[in-house]
Amino acid sequence: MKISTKGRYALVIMLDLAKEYDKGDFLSLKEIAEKENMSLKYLEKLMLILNKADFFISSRGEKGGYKLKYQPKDYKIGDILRVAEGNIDVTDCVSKEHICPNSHHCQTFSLWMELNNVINDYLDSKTLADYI
Amino acid sequence: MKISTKGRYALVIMLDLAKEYDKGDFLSLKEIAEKENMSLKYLEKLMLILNKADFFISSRGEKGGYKLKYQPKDYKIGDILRVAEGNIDVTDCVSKEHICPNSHHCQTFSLWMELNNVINDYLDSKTLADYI
DNA sequence: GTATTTCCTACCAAAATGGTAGTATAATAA
DNA sequence: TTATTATACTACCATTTTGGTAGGAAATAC
Repeated sequence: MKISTKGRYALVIMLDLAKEYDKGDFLSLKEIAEKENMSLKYLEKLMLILNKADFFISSRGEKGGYKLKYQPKDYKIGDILRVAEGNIDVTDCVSKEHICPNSHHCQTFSLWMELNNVINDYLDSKTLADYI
Repeated sequence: MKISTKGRYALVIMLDLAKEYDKGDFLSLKEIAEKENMSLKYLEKLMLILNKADFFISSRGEKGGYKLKYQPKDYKIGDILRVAEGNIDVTDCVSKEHICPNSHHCQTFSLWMELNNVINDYLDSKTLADYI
């Protein structure tokens, strides 16, 4: 049930960018890595994933970096984690059909489904703006 | 964020035993393994963990097996998962002090703490009796 | 005493995780 | 135009976790 480093780092990065949103400047990974004590190389790789999700505007070269494309309130925590972690479902059976041959008479399915909803509803009720 | 096989199997086993509770008979792992299509050897190892938690009465030999020590309503789903999985906290920082040097000025801590509470409150609000 | 079943330890292969290295490409400052 | 800086992308790699097997010892029913 752990949130992995990917998800945890993603949220920290997004919050750092959210704090810069009003200024409008680009924030470089180097700055984030130093401030947050993270590996720059690992951040680069994580950013590749996040950047595919239309989260940022990016610019290379000096004074380059990233900034949020939309307002902090437009980023649901759930969306960020789903992108960073790939998916955050508690079991495969709640999202993928036919993954379990037992699913039609499984007594635990409803529990996982409900738990998954509880988690996702909570995470989708919060945005970056709530944690700035 | 996945519940591992340990946790999923544990719940299935506990529900099978819960269904037998009124009868009072022992249910063997062999029977459970066959019914649920699980590896007997893996179940034995999992049972070692669960048995440490005062969940069962067990008996060796023919007609032996396991039965629940208490009524199904006395087993919270959260307790079962915590025993099976070791712990189900979404991050280490929510339960272990000083695991993160940043914790005192971390902007994501409250999110993980709240998420952890949402999950544990839900799982502790349900018992085996709800899924028989 | 034999079959059965729990109890316990030691292994093991595959996958996931967290991280590094190197290179190409784009933007800026000089 | 050239040097510098920062993103974009691919390929590796070591460690840990996960899911599972093997083999015995001890207890119980018949």
